[in-house]
Amino acid sequence: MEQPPQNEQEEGGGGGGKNSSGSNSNYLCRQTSTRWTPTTEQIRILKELYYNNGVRSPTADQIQRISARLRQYGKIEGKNVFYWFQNHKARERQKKRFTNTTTTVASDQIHPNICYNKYPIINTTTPPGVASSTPSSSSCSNSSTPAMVAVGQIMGSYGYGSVNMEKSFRDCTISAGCNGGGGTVGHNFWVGGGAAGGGVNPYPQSYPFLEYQRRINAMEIDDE
Amino acid sequence: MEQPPQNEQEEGGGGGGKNSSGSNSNYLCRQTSTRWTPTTEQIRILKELYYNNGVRSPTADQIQRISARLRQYGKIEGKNVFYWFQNHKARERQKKRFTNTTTTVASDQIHPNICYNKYPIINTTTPPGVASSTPSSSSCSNSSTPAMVAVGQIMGSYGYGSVNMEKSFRDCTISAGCNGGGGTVGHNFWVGGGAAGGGVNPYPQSYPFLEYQRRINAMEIDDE
DNA sequence: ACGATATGAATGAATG
DNA sequence: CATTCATTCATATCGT
Repeated sequence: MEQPPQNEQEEGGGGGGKNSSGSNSNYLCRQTSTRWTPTTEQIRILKELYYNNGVRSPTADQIQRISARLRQYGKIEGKNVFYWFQNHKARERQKKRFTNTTTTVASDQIHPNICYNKYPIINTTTPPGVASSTPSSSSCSNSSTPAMVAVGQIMGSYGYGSVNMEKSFRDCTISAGCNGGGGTVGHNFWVGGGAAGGGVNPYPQSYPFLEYQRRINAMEIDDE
Repeated sequence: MEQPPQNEQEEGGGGGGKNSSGSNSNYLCRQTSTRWTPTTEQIRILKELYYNNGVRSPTADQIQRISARLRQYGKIEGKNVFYWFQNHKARERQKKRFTNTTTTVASDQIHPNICYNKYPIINTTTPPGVASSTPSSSSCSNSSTPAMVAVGQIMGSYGYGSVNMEKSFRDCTISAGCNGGGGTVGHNFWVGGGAAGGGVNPYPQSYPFLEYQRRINAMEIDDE
């Protein structure tokens, strides 16, 4: 999996000053350690939320709380949390695509997503005091998988270390040209740009914005 | 996507020089960019419109003109302009959401008060046309900058600047301070994260947050 | 030191 | 307008 982040940066209650961030002791006026370097505690919590609770895309409200909570362990901002979830989700998905690619095709979904849900939040006979409201995110449907990973504290021991993982692999091929009037590749309203090769716009309009586009236009804007 | 991802972008009439897209450096054999990579000039103009003129959601005809104008500096389509404004606006608001939503519902909409200042990031000198060797500047590979573009032209010529000036005339005081010819055009949303180095807990906290992860799902209703 | 990988950050493009 | 996905850039970190 990812390499276990072993060094602790500023953490502990109340956080600390600037993160030392290792790198170079001396930080010039350059980019003061630009990016956020999560502490192990922060990561642990984030992962718990992600895997244990199925939090995938926390709402703004949740992000605030999460970041507020995590701030105890080090400097953190809302955007960090936001990005973390975004990235984590994206990468997980990305990796997964490579692991079981090539197949797909007919069978829609062979394996359910890895969704480590120790407790199916959404169910479980409604624990006392908590209304079983459906989580807003709920990207993972699975719920009663016995093969749960003992996340929780254990995970904190070695950071992360579960789930399978593939090396990042980029393909330089693909680019199945979807052009020239083949199948519908989706919606491409904005075709008329002109600069591009295809100058035909099959769709008169499909977007609120385009409704206006067809009008006015008093002076012809030179196009390409 | 649709249009043939030509690597070369046609010049729109002698205005600017070769548009060496900011991102450049096709990391890989990525000949199919598919997505619009705004040039520094384009970004600059867009920001100019956004901040200095309060353009937030340009109308279709405006979009057409803007894109037509920007085409001088590189390939661009109407949708790019449209999306740009949409995104820029959305992210600006999003940033605000993450930093203070505090369900307390009080005064959060009053003064956006955008404060573009984060770390002592460089950006001080802003020599004309010279990128200040900032490690993070990625959009500045232009060695032969065309020249200072007369941004004002756009509005003056077409005179749509005042049209929607009325619309949003709130926080357009700041001038984005985009350096004139390159360098980081990035804007720092997400600023007021607070706790940066302070280690103070700005929020009264005590949410039913991590105590029981599942709680987070009930936050919606449960709230604080 | 480098190169590879992991991952934070940014943003274009879409969708609801 | 809000949210989300995908792709890419930038950089911290680790391995050799």
